[in-house]
Amino acid sequence: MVSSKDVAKYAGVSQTTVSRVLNTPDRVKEPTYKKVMAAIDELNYIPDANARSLVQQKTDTIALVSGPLFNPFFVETTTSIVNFANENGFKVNVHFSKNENITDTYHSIFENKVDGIILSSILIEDPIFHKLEKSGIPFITYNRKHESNKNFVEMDNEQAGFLAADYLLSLGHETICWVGGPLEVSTFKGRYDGFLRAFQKNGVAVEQERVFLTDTSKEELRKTFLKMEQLKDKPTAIYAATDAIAIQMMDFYISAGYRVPEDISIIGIDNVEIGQHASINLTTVGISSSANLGQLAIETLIDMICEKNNPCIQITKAVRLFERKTTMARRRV
Amino acid sequence: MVSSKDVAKYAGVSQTTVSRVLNTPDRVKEPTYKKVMAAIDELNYIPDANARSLVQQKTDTIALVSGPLFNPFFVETTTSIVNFANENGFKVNVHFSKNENITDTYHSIFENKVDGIILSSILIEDPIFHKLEKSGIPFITYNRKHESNKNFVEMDNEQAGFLAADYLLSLGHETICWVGGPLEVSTFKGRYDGFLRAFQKNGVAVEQERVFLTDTSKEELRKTFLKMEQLKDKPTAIYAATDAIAIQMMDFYISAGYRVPEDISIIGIDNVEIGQHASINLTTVGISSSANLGQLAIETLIDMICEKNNPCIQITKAVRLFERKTTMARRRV
DNA sequence: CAATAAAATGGTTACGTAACCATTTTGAGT
DNA sequence: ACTCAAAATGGTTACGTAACCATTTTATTG
Repeated sequence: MVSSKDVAKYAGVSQTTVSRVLNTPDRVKEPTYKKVMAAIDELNYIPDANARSLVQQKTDTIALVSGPLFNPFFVETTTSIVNFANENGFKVNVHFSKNENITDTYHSIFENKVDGIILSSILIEDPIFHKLEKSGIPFITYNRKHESNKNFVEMDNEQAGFLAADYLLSLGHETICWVGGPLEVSTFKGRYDGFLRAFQKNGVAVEQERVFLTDTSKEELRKTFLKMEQLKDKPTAIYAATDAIAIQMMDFYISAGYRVPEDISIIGIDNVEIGQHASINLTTVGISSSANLGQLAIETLIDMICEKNNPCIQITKAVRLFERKTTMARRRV
Repeated sequence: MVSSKDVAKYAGVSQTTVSRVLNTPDRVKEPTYKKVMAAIDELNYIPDANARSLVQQKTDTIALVSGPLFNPFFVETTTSIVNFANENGFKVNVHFSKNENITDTYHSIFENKVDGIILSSILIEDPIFHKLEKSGIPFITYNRKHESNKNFVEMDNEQAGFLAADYLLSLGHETICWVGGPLEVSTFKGRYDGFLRAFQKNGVAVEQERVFLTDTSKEELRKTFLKMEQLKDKPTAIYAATDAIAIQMMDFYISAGYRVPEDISIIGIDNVEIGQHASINLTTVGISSSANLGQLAIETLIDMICEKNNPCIQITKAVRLFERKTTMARRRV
């Protein structure tokens, strides 16, 4: 590989001067500059970012640990995060969190001495949080938060859960199934708590047999759908804890011959882009403003990296209902 | 930062031995191993991958230059690429190609001395291709290819275009609008050529006023929709060059009160996952097998990196029609 | 127990860069 | 022409690791 030393020799200057030509061209005479640039061109020299990282003790790299892209929510956040980071001179090492590889993932991230970490996959009691704090690397979680209540960007999940459930109840639905994810995740816990609050407020009892905790995979959702079909009292409305779940459940119901919303109402949470498609028109709860949690998180993280101070970030965005076409008043038979 | 030297001092061994404990533990005595591991634990030592890269002259990093995720096709490829690379010990630097930043993107990639590059964004006559060849870094393009006909993984775009157009014609449609992307892109060029061939075969003339070249953005597609509405002969069928375009056009049509397929037939190409959703049910053309172009490309690229030989990869997958619910025979008025 | 091979460990170096300090050159003011 | 500050350039070093070769220790064999 051609190095700055080779360029220096070729141009008849010192390696230091080559470095200066590239980094502080103002501090170099015009003819020297031209000589060196000519040599760089001639030799096809490209500086080595890794070597630079070593001496500068920064990598200009951010690690992203995102939820899977089959959830459209993460499509939008990943886009925002990668683009904004790149525009600000950061490379992004992307990882999609799966339980199997989580140790390897963090191992790789720590070895890379990234300048910052942005992650969605954190559990309420996740031990990795303390490792992150101990590492001293600026980090932020988005969409989910840790029990320590530090460094997160989220929507008001409890309120979102409440709004969604309250809306279904207000439409006259009583046989409502909750389809969500693991309650070890703050997002699902919050949305579930809001669901409970709405039922309590409306004086309706929550039947545990209508609460379905899944890993949000298509396979488990299919099993959930089949289980719901076996209930004595089939639901008249589905409260999906995320739009991704809602959209998947819609697919199962429509494929099975149901009409949405005439035969079954479905509501989600997140207000993802695809839910606004005219063929889907998913009623949902989402952030009131047009803010994107990923965008907020990456902006905050880059601030933390540049300012070198790590304030405690706690951002919870307000939510509202987006009434669309997958819900309607319960039909009295 | 705590280095292997610190660990060595703490454990009373040489830095070389610390390195051996981590990389070739078999070549170290049991008590030494324990001593060193204890020191590593005590000091929270984590090796620096950048320093390792410097001396090993490899980064275990792959650069991905993907099309934007608002195209579901790239959602699927990005998932496959990132996951497969990570599973095989590679980090992935992700970039989403936009015209503004393309120079910076490649600058960053080359500075990082990545072990391989996988990219979708290449034009037929793209000068970057020669830079890539000159760099000596293994690389592969997926979904698109360069005129030099080297190192690509694609579907048979010409045949896909033919099948889609031929199908619409066979349904009796004559007023067909083509909505595609720039013909400097092999994918669109191929699909357009297939479209022409189908028209020729069926003895139908192609009206240039019904050919719409866009940048595939939502904004331009909206303008295209409005233009189509102004045509004297409104189309009875839309041939979208990608599923992403088809799904977007569906949204416009349905929002405007059209029924699909009764009022307008729509066909796409790519066979993306979301197109199979019961609410969308997009008729499309896609790869016959269940292969994923991104997966194929990343497997090939990692092979190239590991084998250190750069054979000329030319993979074109066969395609077939997926008949679903967005197309129907033309209604005679 | 000596000879000797094998195993274990250590010392030094290079990787490519920017920081740092030292030296030379330039130009302004007298 | 002479002084002296400023500008330009050079030399050396550190960053943290693995490769490489050298040395010491251990085990094996006659």
